[in-house]
Amino acid sequence: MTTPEAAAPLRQRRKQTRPQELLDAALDLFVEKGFAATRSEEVAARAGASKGTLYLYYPSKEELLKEVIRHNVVNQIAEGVEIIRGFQGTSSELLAMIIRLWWERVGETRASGILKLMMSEVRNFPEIAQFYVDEVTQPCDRMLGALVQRGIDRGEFRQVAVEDVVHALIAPLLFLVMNKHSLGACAAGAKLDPIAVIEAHIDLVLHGLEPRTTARAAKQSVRAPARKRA
Amino acid sequence: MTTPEAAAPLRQRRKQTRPQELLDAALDLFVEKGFAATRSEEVAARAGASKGTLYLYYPSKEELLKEVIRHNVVNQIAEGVEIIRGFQGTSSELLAMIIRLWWERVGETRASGILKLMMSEVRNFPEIAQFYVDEVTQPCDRMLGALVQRGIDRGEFRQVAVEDVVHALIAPLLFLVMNKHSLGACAAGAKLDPIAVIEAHIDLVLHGLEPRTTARAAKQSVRAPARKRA
DNA sequence: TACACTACTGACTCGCCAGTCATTACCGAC
DNA sequence: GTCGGTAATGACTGGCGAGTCAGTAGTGTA
Repeated sequence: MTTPEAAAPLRQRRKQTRPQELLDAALDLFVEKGFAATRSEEVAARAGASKGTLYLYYPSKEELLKEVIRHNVVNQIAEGVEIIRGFQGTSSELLAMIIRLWWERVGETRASGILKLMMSEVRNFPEIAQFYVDEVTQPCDRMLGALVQRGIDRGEFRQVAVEDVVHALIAPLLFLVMNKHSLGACAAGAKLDPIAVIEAHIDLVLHGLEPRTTARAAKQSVRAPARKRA
Repeated sequence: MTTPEAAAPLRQRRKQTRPQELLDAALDLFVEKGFAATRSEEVAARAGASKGTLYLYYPSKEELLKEVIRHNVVNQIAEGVEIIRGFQGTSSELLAMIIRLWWERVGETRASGILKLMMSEVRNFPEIAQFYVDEVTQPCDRMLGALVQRGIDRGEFRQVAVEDVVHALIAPLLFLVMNKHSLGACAAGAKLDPIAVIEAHIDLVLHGLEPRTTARAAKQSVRAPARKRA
């Protein structure tokens, strides 16, 4: 109205950047509204494109979803493995570091939405489920399992049921992510302070893994009620 | 074909039981497929009714959802509060009991689906979010907070950041429920052993809350890196 | 400036599904 | 039995949204 400007072109050609822009828009919307409730035209609009353009790059809404997941899942594990392999300090330090790092690199970023997306939609797309388990869940479990085992081997941690403890370790991270993308995003009084919860979790868990200072800790049953009823 | 039987009526009148049957069917399907992806006719069919009947009892799909949630959320807290109030033993025993009890009464039952439903759909229904936070999340947090505080007051637990620890306590339960209703329900190798994880969690957490046996535990900072960076 | 090439657009189609309602089947009362 | 009231039905409608495609506008070349 005031300044005529250099007549911003009504259409923009950017073949190179479109795919990424569309994936980002799709991730945001799928996480926010769910896959079925998101209209493909919305995705296009948020990416600054038209519906036709979206279908130029992805053949269907479902393929778009798959690509969103594939694209955001790659490379999330490898670096963790490297860090563990090269680490010199105590297992407690390593565990705390890994947890904080994950939060910083994944939990706090847009990529965390993938987790909610998986939880919410996966039952409608079984192949995606299997892909995710093979590529993310299980490598992640193995990585943390190795870490806990390292602590046990070095005498820094008690004897515990490694596999199950791993899940108890992961749980609060997932909890925070789910909160961030669900209740915490829309209800008053539901927003958590993630850093505080993470630190409480680390504190609790490191104490929980400490061997008893007295000698009796050496060999002690882990399961409380002999694994029945419970 | 073989036995003519007493001609099972093609229509059944059961005004009394319909609402519950419809709610159950709706809960199952909403949890399995998501709200938007579930057709109202499916809900009716699973409840052994026709679509018209569904709309006789619930004015819209969205109202059905709200009723599903309301109906399954009632009375889930009150009994917990009573148990805590009347309990005589140690706080460790109480905490372990509450966790196991919750799993038995909620985690293992169909009602656990409400959790997934909330996580997945809540951002599209903000009033439901607020209702849930007020009626479930916060009472639950307060209840567990009181329990942890009891332990601290009685010298059974260390000084910890009560609110944050509460979330770390809840997380594995939510984790298990989400697993049960998402990856665990459809991908090979993703199914967890809930009882084992719960026992590992309890074990870890009770050790983690134990006061140090030496005197130095008395007053000690809880947050690891003075709450910056992290 | 003119041309050719291609990325982009949005009006259109067509199937699907939430919600309606005229009709039908059940059942208790008499 | 039969009659009246009501629970249940499912064909139907209207609107919405995934996916298409004929046309348009930006871009590089000569």
